[in-house]
Amino acid sequence: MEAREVLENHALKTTSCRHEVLGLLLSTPQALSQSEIEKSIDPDTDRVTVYRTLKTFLEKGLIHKVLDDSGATKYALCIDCGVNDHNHEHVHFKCNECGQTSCLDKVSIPVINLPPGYKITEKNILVHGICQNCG
Amino acid sequence: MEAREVLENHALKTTSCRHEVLGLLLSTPQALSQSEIEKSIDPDTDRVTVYRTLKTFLEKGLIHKVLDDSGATKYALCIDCGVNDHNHEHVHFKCNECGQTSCLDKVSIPVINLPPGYKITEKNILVHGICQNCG
DNA sequence: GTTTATGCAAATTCTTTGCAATACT
DNA sequence: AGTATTGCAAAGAATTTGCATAAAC
Repeated sequence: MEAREVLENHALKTTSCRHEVLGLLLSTPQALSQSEIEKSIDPDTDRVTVYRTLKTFLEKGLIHKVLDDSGATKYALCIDCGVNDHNHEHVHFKCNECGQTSCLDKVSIPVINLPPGYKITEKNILVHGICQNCG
Repeated sequence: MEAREVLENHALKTTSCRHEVLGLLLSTPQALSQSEIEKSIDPDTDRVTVYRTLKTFLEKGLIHKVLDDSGATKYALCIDCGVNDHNHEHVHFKCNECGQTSCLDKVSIPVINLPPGYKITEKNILVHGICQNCG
């Protein structure tokens, strides 16, 4: 999938910042923080524009937030999400060695039984450990 | 359990800020953000001191971070944690209505099967939905 | 009496906002 | 051409650091 194509599908104008950020996320298997993104794109790009780009992508459902144990926010592509049909219920894995966070789309989300009176709308699972590369 | 007692157990001097913050966490069933903590203690307390207090509590294992969907960090007491024996593997629940985050200590952590090559050291589960009070 | 924590000031860093200029379709 | 996005400047928060004073044990 090309960045330009994804942008068109979401009715977003193709600008260089959007193209670069989206292209980066498309080609990176891990979730990236804003600062990591900034380091990997044209250094002349305004930091504010990156903020707004990520915000737009979140709103339009192109990407989702991935939480880090430290509280840092990273971003990753929504793979299976339609515009109004979000599905972020996959497991996120953070490696203690290399620090990289990835979405394990193929790992099924377990059933969680809460006490009576609770209603679940979303489950967010972050697993820590050692990844395949570092193990 | 008294705040003073907990501080002594962890070899921490009893200062008013520590006493207040810890007392607040002891008496609150929900996880609290730094700003929520600041609003509930003596308003003369320096914000920097609260930062340092929370940092110390984290390092000494009195409290742990609880992540929010939005990426905000909250703090909650470590119930079952020894100094070198941490156990944060409980489910965290955030209510979409009241916004409160609580630790569901009694909900068992499900087994998660990762692909070969991954080693798990910790599981962090955040569930969103409607809590008992709001449901 | 020593050691440690606090309070203040200030430096950094992060994030948001307003507005004119620019780029996109 | 018309609308949306960018870049810049600057405001506003959040967080960290250094150091002298004050408090705890």
